[in-house]
Amino acid sequence: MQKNIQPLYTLPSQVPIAAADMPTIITSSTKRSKKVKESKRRQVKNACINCQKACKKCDEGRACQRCIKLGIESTCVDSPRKERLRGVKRGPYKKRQPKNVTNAANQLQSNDQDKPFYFDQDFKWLDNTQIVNQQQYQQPQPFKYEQNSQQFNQIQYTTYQGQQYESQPQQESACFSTDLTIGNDSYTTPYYSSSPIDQQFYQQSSVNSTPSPLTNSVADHYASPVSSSFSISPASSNMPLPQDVLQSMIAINDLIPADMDALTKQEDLDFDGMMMMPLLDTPILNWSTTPTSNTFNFAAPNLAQPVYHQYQQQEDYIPQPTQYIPFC
DNA sequence: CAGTTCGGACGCTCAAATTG
DNA sequence: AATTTGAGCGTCCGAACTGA
Repeated sequence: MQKNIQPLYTLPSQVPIAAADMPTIITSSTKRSKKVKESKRRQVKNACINCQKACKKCDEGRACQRCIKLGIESTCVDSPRKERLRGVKRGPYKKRQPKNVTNAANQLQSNDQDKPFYFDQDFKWLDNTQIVNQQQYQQPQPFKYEQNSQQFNQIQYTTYQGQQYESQPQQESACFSTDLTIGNDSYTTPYYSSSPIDQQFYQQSSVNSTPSPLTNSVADHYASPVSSSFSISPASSNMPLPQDVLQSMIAINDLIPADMDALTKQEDLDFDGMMMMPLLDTPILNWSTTPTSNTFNFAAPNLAQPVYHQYQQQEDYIPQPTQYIPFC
């Protein structure tokens, strides 16, 4: 039996999306070149709200000279600053050059940096993970990561609660599908992948997991009005887990019943403050497995209440604002 | 012509990654 | 532990626009 799982979808426009946070592949050629400059621009550590809004030069004074000049001293106060996110995984840094490296070698490395990098080139299985899995399960078939950009370049639509949603192919992103076989069923799961840039986005709240597929912690979870998902990362990630094991994992992650009323009052939801969790008895639609994570996707109406407190017992879990992204 | 808007170049910070 | 890297997030330059 062949099941083709549709990709998940973007949020409607009225749902706040941190668009600026959307991942993009950055190669060395697209990075801003660091020029040696004669005169460094000096900037204040914190512009006042007026100068910030106007994108104009501010100074340390409160009121600053610009506000004084404009007669708006009374509103000249420091602009608020975001706190930097912690726990954000980053891609591998370039290796430092030994001092005696040749120009030719420099040139070669420079060329390599312009290529996007993919899992199969940049990630290795963890040895301890393989051992645990070999002890407990049959050795899995190797995954086939098939590049399939064509599929994702087509905009797809679905309708949910009378509203049309549009899929959002990720620009420049490499796309793969994972073929999984569980029992007599085989699954083709469309799956966005994934430069290390994408990974840091998807795994920004990763935790230190233990080398057992049954005791992995929830690394992160994402939700939209049409889907919810969460990831288990990364120790159990080198094989697809049987459905009953997945369900067990869900059960032991102390899920709470979804607040179905909330679903009907979406305009009242505080998305930024929400975590959304799957129902315990909701079947898994699909899952995808990569060298760094397992992701489980659930049917849409699994909106729930904030569950940060559910995870306080896990010391390493750092709650992060939920990101709303197309997730496969 | 002074003030406003805003795209994007540039700068700073600091956690992650790397080194020794 | 110390050092390096580089991405997130901030400032503000300068060109275009607006309106008196």
